[in-house]
Amino acid sequence: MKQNNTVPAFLSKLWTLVEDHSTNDLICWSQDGCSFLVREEQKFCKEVLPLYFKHSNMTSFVRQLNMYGFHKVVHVDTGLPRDNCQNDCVEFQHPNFRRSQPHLLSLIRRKVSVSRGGDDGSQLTQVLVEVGNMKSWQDSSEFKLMALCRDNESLWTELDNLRQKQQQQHKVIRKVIHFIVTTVRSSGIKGLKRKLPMIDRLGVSHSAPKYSRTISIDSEQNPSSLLEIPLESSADVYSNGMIISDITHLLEPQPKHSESSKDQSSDSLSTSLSSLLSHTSPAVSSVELALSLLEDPVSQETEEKLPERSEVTDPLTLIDSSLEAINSSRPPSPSLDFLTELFKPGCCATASKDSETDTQNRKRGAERWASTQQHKQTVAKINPMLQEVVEEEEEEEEEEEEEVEEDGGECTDILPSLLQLAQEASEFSYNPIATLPETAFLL
Amino acid sequence: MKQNNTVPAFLSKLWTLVEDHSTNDLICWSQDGCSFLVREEQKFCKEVLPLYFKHSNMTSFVRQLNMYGFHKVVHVDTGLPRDNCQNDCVEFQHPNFRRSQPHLLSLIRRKVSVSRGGDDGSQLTQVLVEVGNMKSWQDSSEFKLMALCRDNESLWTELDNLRQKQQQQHKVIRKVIHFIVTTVRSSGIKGLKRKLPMIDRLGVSHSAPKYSRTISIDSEQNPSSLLEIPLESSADVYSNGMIISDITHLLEPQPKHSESSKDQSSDSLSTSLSSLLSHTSPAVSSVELALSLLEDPVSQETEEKLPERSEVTDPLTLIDSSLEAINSSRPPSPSLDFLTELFKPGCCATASKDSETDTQNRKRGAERWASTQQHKQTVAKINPMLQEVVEEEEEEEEEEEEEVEEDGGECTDILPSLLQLAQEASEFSYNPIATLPETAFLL
Amino acid sequence: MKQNNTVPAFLSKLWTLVEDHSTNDLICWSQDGCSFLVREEQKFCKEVLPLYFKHSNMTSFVRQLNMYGFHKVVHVDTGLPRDNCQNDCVEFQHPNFRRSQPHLLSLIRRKVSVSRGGDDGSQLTQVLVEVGNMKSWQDSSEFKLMALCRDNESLWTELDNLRQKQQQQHKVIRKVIHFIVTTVRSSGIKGLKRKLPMIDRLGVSHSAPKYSRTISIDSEQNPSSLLEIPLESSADVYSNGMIISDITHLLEPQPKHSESSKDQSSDSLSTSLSSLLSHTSPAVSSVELALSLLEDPVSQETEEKLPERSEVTDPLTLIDSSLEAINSSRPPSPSLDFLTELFKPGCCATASKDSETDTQNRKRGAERWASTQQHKQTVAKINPMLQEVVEEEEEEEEEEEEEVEEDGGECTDILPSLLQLAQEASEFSYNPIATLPETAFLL
DNA sequence: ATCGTTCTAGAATATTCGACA
DNA sequence: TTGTCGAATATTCTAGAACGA
Repeated sequence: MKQNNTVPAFLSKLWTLVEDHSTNDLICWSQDGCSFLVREEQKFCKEVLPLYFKHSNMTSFVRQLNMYGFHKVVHVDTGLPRDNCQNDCVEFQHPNFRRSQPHLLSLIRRKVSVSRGGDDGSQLTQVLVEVGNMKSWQDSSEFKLMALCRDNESLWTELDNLRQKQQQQHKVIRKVIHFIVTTVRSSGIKGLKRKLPMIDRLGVSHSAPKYSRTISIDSEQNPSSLLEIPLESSADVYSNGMIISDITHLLEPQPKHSESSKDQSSDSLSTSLSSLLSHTSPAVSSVELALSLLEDPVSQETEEKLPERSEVTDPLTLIDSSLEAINSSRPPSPSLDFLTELFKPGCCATASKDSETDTQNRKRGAERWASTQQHKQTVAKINPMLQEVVEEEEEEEEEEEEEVEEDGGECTDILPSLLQLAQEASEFSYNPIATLPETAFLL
Repeated sequence: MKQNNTVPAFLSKLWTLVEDHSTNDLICWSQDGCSFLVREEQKFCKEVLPLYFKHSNMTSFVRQLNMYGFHKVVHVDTGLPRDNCQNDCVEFQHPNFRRSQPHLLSLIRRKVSVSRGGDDGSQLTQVLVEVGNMKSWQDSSEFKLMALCRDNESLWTELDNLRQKQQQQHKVIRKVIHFIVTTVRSSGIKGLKRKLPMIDRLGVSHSAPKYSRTISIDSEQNPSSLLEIPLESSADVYSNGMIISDITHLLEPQPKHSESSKDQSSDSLSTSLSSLLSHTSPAVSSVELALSLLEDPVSQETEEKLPERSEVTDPLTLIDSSLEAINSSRPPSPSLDFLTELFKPGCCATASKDSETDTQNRKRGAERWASTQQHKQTVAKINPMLQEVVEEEEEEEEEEEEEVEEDGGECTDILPSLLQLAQEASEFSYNPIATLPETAFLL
Repeated sequence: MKQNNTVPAFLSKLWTLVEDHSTNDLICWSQDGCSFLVREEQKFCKEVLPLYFKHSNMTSFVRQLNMYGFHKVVHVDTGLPRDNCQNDCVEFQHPNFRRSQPHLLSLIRRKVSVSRGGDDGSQLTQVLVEVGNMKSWQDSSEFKLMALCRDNESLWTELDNLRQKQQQQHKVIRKVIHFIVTTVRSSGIKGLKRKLPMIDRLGVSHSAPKYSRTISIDSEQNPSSLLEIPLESSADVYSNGMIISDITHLLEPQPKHSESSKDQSSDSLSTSLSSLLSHTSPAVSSVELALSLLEDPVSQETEEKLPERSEVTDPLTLIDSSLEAINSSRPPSPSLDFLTELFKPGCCATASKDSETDTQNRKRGAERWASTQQHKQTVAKINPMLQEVVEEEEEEEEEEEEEVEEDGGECTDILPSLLQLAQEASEFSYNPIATLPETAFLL
C-alpha cells in the first residue's frame, strides 16, 4: 500500500556507494558479498559521505543503517589493542543487502517508531510486549514441533518399508539356500561322489558318514568352536524371554569402553581362526573357511545351551525362530544422565514443571515398554504356527535324508556345509511388526 | 524477543581462549573436557587476558565467569602448602561448557539482576522474573528443536543409505537366482535326469512333463493360488504410473487396525499351508513348501490381471520392473507452503526479515523437490533400457526352454521351482529415491 | 548515602583531560571556561582517549558525557561547507563543569535508568494470566520435545538394527555365492563337462582353457569392459585410507551434477550390452547377460588401478574389503548453511550472530564427522584381520584351481561368471556401527 | 507524511569494587 | 578465607525523538 515500489534514497545511495569501485578502498563489499566494510572511518566520513549525503558524520550514517535494520558485525577481537588489523574497520550487514542482488533492496523497510501508548507504566508495557513476542514464538515452535512429528512419522514409515523389504529378501535368500541344499543333496548323489569329500577338511566329517553326528561331537569337544556358534545363536529362539539388554550392549558400540571389548572380540575371532588354520591340514578348502567366517562375534557371547535336536534341525526352523530372537526394542536412553541437567537449569523453569515432566516421561516410557511387550507377544503368537509347519517339514527332511543315505551315503559330505550355510542364514532376523512413532499423538 | 542465537562475546572469547593451543600452558581444558584450568594466574592475567579483554584482572575474569554461571571447582587439597601441583591452578566449570561441544555455548545464560525497581509491586517483579525465565526456556527449546531437525536429516540420510544398499543386495540376489536357474537348467540336462523328478512332490508335475503347462493350469483353476501371486505382483510393472498410495497402505501397518489384519493374514497363510500339506501326497518335498512360503500376503491383495505371457516371463523382467513399480518417494512435505509463514512471526522481528526468510524457505523446498524429480527421471530413464535388454533375453529364454525340452523333457521338472523362486524375488523392491526430511527447512 | 564523596572516574578523567595543557591542541577549555572543545576528533580518539579510557571511540566518550548530563553546544554554522573553522570541532557543556571550579564536579550526577517503576493492577493481572498460560504451554512443549527425542533415539536404534541385519544378509549372500562357486567348480568337473561350455558365449573363454588368463586378457584389451569393473571396484580394498568422499559421490545421487554422469554411465552400460547382444552368436545364454547386468554404473566411475593379483583374487576378499569401502557416513548437511539464517536473526538479531551460528553449525558437523571417523577407524582395525584369513584362503583357492584344471580343464569355463558374480556381490556394503543421535543429550 | 540529520537515551554486556556467608 | 554476588560504572550497539526538507 504505502511502499509501492520505490526504494528509499538512503538504500539506493548506499548500494551505489558500496558498488562504486572507485571507493573500494574506503567502502566495499565483504568477501562473501553479504556485508560491506568501511575502512578508514575518518577518511570515509570526510571524503565519501558528503558525496552522497548532506553530512559527513559517521554517526548519522550508522543511524540510518540501524534505522533500516542493518547491524554491525562484531569481530572477535573487539576492544583489543589498536595495532591489529581490525583497526578502523567497521562492518555492517543486512540479510537483504547482498552483492549482485539489488532486487532485494525493496524488501528492506525503514523502522517506524511505534511510540507506545505511554499511558501506563512503561514497565508493564514492556512486559506486555515481551509476552506478545513469546506468544508468536510459541506459534512458531508449535509449528516446528508438528513438522518434526510428521517427519518422524515418515521416518518410521520408511523404516518399516525397508524392514519389510529386507524381510522379503530374507525369505528369498532362505529359499535359495534351501533350494541349493535340496538340489545339491539330490544331484550330489550321482555326480559328486568322489569329489566332494575332498572339499571338507575342517575336521567336521573327514570319515564320519553322518554329518549330524559329527557336528554334535565337535561341539562337545570344543564348546567355543566356530561351528557351534550359529547353533547357539539359534538356540535363543527357545528362550522366549527378553534378551534386549544383551543385544543392545552387544550391538551398540559404546563410545568409550566398548572399543576395547570390540577389538578383543575381533581379536579372539581372528585368533581362533588363525589357530584353526595353523593346525589343520594344508589342504583345507575355502568352503569351510568361508563358512566358519560366518560365525558372528555377537553370537559368540551368548551362553545358551545347545539343544540336542538342533543338530538335525532344518535350517528353515532356525531362520524362522530367530525372527523373534533378535529384537530391536531397546530400553530408552540408558546413559543420558548428565543430559537431563540441560532441562534443569535450563533454564530456570519452575521446579514444579520439572517434576511433572519427569513423571510424565516415566509414565510415557512405561507405556512404550508395554507396547513393546505386546509386540513381542504378537510375534510369539505367530511363530509357533510357523514352527509347527516347519517341524512337519523337518521330519520329512529327515526322511529324505534317510532316503538319500540309502541311495548313496558317501555323497552326504557336502551336507554339513550346506546345513551350516542355512543355519548361518538364521543369524539375521527381523522385527516384522512395524513400530509406530510415539510422537504420532502429537499430530 | 531477543532470541538471537548470538553467543555473548565473553563466551566466544573464553572458548577460543581455552581451545587455543598456544596458551595451553596457561589455560586449557581439563583432562575430561568438562572444565578448564588456569595455571600461573599472574602470567595468565598479564599475558593472555589483555589479548581478549579490556583488562588484565583475574577478578574481572572470574566475575564474568560467575555472571555466566560458571563455578570454581574446589580441589581436595585446597588450602594445602604451596608446593603441591594445585599451586597457582584454578579450575572453573559449567555444564554447558564442554570440550568439542561448542554448540552448547548458546545454552549458557548470563545472569540478570531483576532487583531494580526496588519496592514496587511485588507481583510485577515476579512477572518479570518469570518472563525472563521463559525467555531462557525459549532459547533452550529453540536449540533443541534445531538439534532435532539436524538429527532427522541425518536419519533420512542414513535411511537412504540403507535403501541403496538394500537395492544393491536385491540386484545381487537376482543375479544369483538367475544364475542358478540357468545353470541348473543347463546342467540338469546332463546330470540330473533321473534324480530330479524325485524332488518334485507338490503335485505340480508328478506326471506332467512340462512345468509351464502345469503352472498355467493351476493358476486358471485357482486365481488366488499361491503360485500365481508373484505374477500378479509383478504385473505392476506394466503400469508405470505412481502407485505410492497403493503401496503405502499395503506396506504400512496401520497403528490400530493392522494388528488384526496381520494376524489374519498370518492365519490364512498357515491355514493354506496346512491345507496344502494335508491334501498333498505325503512325499511332498520341502522344496515346494519353502517356495510356496514365499508367497507374500501383501502381494495377495493386488488385483491386477495376470498377463498371458507371464507364465514364461523371465524372472529378471519381473524383478527389474518392480524396481520402479513400488516407489516410495514421497512428494516432500506437500503441506509446507503455509508452514513457512510460521517463521514469519517467528520472531517477531521486523517485517523485512520475515519476508526474506519466507523466500528462502520456498527456494529451499523448490530446490529439494527439483533434485528429487531429477533423480526420479534418471531412474525412469535407466529402467526402460534394462527392460529392453531383459526382454530380448526373455525371448532367448524361451528358445532355450524349447531346446531343453527337446534335449530331455524329464529334467525340466526343476524349472518351475526355480522360476518361481526368481519371480518371488521380484516381490520386494526399493525406493531408490532419497526422500529428504520435511524438517530440513527448520535448520 | 551511597555516593559518599567520590567523584566518578569519568568526571575526574574528563577534568584532568581538559586541564592537561599537553593536549590542548586536541581538547581544551572554551574561551569562557564554561565548556570544552574537541578539535581533530579523529586524532583525539586515537591518541588521547586510550590514555584515559579503555576505548578509543568518540561515541563512547559522548555517551558518557550524555550520561552525566553534558550537552553538545550547537554552532550556528552547523551543516555548512567544510572549509570553515568549525571543521572537526565539537563542544560540550555542563553547568557544573567549569574551568577552575573542580569542586562543582561532585554535583554532577550520573543518570540512572528509572524507566521501570510504574505499578498498576488492571493489566498486571492480565499479564499474569498470560504468563501462566505460556508456562503450561511450555510444559506441553517440553514434553513433546522429550518425546521427539526419544522417538529419534528409537529411530536410530531401528536404523542400526536394520543395518546390522542387512550386514548379516550380506554375509549370507556372500557365502551362498562362494558356495556356488566352489560347488560348481567341483561338481562341474564331473557332471557339466560337455554342457557348460555352451553356456559361455560372452567371448570370455571360448577356447581358452584357463579362465583367469582369459579375464586378464580381456581386461587388458578393454579397460572399460564389463568384466573388469568389479575388479576395479574391489581394488579399493588395498587402499585402507579414507575413500568416503569417493564413495559418497558414487552412491549418492547428486542433485545437480551427477545426474548427467549417471545417465552417461547408464547409457554406456546399455550400449555395451546392446552391442554385445548384437554381435554375439544368437545362442548367447542368459547367464552372461545376467552377470553382465551386475556391473554397476556406480562402480564404473572408480578410477583405481587394478592390482595384478586381483585377477585371481578370491571373491570373499573382494566382498570383505568392500565392507569398508562403501560407507554411508556423509558429511552432514553440506548445503544447509544458508538455512541457519532462518533461526538467526530471527529477526532482529545482531549481525554477529550470523557468523557465529554458522561457525557453530560447521563445528557441530565436524564433531559428528569426527565421531564417524573414529567409527571408521574401528572398522578398519577389524577388517585387516579378516583380510589376512581371506588371503590365506585365497592361496588355497589357487591351489584348488590347479587341481581342478588338472582334473578337467574344459569345465572351468563357468568359473569366470561365478567369480564375477561374487565380485559384484562386493558392490554393496554396510555401516556396521550404530550412529547415535545427536539429540540424545536432550533427553 | 516520509525521509534525513542530529542529539540523546535505551539496553545489554563488560569492568571494577566491595559485601556477605 | 574464599567463592559468589550486588551494585556501580564503563563500553558498545541500537533506538527514540526533535526538527527540517
